[in-house]
Amino acid sequence: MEALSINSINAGYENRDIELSGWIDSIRDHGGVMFADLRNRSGKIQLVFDSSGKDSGCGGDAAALRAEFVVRVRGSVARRPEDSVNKKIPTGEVELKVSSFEILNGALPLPFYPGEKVGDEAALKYRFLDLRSPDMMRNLEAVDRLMRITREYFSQLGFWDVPTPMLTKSTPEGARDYLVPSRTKPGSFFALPQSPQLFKQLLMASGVERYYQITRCFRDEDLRSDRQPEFTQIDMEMSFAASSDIMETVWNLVEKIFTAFEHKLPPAVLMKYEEAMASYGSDKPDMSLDTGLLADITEIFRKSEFKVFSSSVEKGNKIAAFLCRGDFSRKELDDAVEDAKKLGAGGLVWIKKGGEELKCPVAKLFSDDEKNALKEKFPGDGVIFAGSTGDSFALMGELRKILALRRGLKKEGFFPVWVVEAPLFEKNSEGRLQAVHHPFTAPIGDIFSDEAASLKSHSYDLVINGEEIGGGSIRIHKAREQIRVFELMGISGNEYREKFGFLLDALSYGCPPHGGFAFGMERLAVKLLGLDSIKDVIAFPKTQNAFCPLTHAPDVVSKRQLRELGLKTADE
RNA sequence: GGGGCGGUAGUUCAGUUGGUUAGAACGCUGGCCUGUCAAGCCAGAGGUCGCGAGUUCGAGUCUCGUUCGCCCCGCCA
Repeated sequence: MEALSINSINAGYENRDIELSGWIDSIRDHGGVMFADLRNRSGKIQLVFDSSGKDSGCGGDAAALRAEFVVRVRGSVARRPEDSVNKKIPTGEVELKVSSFEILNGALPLPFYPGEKVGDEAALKYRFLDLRSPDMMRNLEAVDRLMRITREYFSQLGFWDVPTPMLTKSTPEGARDYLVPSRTKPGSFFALPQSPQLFKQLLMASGVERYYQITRCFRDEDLRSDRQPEFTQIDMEMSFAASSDIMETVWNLVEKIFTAFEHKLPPAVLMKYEEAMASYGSDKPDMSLDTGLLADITEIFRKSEFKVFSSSVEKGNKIAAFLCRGDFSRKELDDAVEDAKKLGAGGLVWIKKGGEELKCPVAKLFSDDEKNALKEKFPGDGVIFAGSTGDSFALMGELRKILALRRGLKKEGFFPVWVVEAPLFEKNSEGRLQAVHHPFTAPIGDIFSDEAASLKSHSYDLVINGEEIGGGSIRIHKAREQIRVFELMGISGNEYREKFGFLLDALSYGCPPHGGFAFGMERLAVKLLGLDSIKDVIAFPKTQNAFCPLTHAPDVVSKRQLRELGLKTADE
């Protein structure tokens, strides 16, 4: 049977007899005549039930209909009287004169009606009702479209969709794993994958050459509006490819997707990690903020009379500053100081700059040289904000973002940037080397040299408006280099053989050079749709406590289930 | 682990300085109604004020604890 799209019904269908199925959306009963809307995912059309017997005899039965009843209706399409055309809906020029209908299922009065404004608690408990709203339908359709475009794209380029295990091995570092106890090996656990990273590298060693997958990943960490415990990754890996090959492949897909969603996407800026940190205080620079970049003014104040700066510099701190254009009231300046303190700064220095004038409460402590250097560093008028405590660049970068947003300096549109060549390692709080991306990222330069700890990496992250859409790298494909990285990170031979032995084996028996990329699918969808929360593009998301109010998962299980798994709960 | 905001009718919310019987809108139920489309008009039903303790003659309101939801920091290679 032909499935008729409701929104495609127009005056051209006049006098045609059609049959439609869907939900009763809203009822307007005038006694003699009753109107209702029929809604399904393809749109909404007005139904007319006439009890006068002029059109049919079913008008009386229609009084039994209630909102959200599921019905099949038959009737003829009629043009509406001129003065009752509804411009708010695509089918507003026509209506369906119902000649007969059947109730496929009734519905109790609902906790809320599709499209009604409702809190998360109720919305998630009755998610199937929430999803009925046109907005949520649109979001689900968008995700489907996004995934279909992706599949078609990779498929055409000869990438194979190779599913990888959901039950796999826990790996050290990274996020906390979701664990699944084994029945056949009591006391042992699978982990759900945080990503298919290692398996896709194994597929390269297998000779698959071009792999992609749209797959679930699991990370047991605290939630945010852009983070769910399970999320979807668009994952790809290529053999014999350089960074530029992968970036190009990824970029072409991104362009295709943005175009399909009717968005303009300017070419991506290419930026080294170092520059991102120096100018934005972040590895996720937000290029949509129309305000001054960070500058290092440490040298200007190294020997200053202004002790707040000079003594901080003496302790090894850097002074980061930026100019925000526009006038700031005293209140706005005080607020900015408060913001800086909330971010963890000891304080914040502001200097009003208008023409040749520099005004601030401590201006008299600045020497002429210092003032001139500042004027040179920050051309234009506005307010210079400077901070010297803690990680001053990260902190001032964050403040820059806050002020720019508050003052409406965010530009419309999308501003993509490739952030490349992140350091291979950083020192963690214990002073040990830790991978900035992941330990399988290929270094730029000689990993066996004395400078190994400060090497950069063949990495590339795609950032749009300050949000990481995805990231990737060229991988290490030689076992001895991989071992060297583990050793630099202080992982013992026993440990890396136990945890990553299979990877080292794969790299030892003829693994081609390879690299890849992974997108956060939901984050991308949120961007494309202009939404705020990743929950809006996931059909059945979890609350911030990683709980599902709909199914009540996670939940306790029977003693018997636990016994079979060789498990006891802590309170037993 | 920490910070912030919130939980009152099915839903979204109001509720004063602690004081009589806790309100509104929408929804729901019944009635009226032949052109509405957020239909309208009339009538009605509907509340463990998240939960537990405390202060008080008296707690939706104050205190403590707890739980749930949202946002953020930590965390998320």
